[in-house]
Amino acid sequence: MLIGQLATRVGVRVQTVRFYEQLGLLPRPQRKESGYRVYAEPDIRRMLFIRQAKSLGFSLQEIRGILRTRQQGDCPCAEVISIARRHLRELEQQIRHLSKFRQELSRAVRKWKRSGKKRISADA
Amino acid sequence: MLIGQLATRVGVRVQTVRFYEQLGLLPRPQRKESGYRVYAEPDIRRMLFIRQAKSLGFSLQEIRGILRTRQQGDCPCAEVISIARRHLRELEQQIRHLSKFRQELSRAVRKWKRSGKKRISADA
DNA sequence: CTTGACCTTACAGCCCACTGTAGGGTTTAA
DNA sequence: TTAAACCCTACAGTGGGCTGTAAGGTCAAG
Repeated sequence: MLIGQLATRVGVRVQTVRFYEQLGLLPRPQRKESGYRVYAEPDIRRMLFIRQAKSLGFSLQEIRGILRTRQQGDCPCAEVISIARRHLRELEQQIRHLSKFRQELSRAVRKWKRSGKKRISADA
Repeated sequence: MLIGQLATRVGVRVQTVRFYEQLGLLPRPQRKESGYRVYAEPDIRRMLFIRQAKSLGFSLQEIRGILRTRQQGDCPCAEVISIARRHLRELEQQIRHLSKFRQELSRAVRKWKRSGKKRISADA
């Protein structure tokens, strides 16, 4: 499988695949005599893993760490868990902030409706 | 008040204040004859408002929009609410993803504990 | 044997929200 | 009067995650 096919199958661009290789997220692939990169199924799985991790909020650096741990034959569970925990904490804090803000906001809206054109806060 | 004092009082750097001015988040301040920027209390309030909005996940672009609406004497409530709604939706989706992932993860961990060094997934 | 789709490298550019630097002017206190 | 602390502009650099472009090589179909 050439790079274009791999890219199509995982839903990214060709450049993204090369970019990930450069960052060390993908191993250097075999090459044809022409220099073309050659991929197989495990590369697809790896790309999909990266995509999933990214969608969970992992940075490419973090993903590289996890993949390297795994490549050494160790389970990256502890790593994954601690990163995921951190992300969850951050998300939860954001949610708290936003919910609090949403309350303040609806109070402000009610007030504004009662009294016409009024500024929402910080009337700078 | 000069720029350094403003920056200190709201907890940002001098450059950040100038940067916000450049982006149109702050009005052009008065100047001394030397060219030094001069600020007063409303600028502090405005900076604090920006900081708060940022902490809620608003981008500087969005904040500028809100401030402009307000400057025209209109209530930016609708704008604020729709942006906040979007952010909440995104956060909730991330939370869902992460929670799902956390489950999968703990399953994987249990499995791994039972069977020694095993890969977590995507055994590329 | 040419056309077009694919591949190669190297490197520049983008967006965001700053951060830093160079090269200068101003203000205040010793 | 000089040194330190502050200010000015203009512009380059950072990090993250790509995206695009130039200039060229390869390969299969017609």
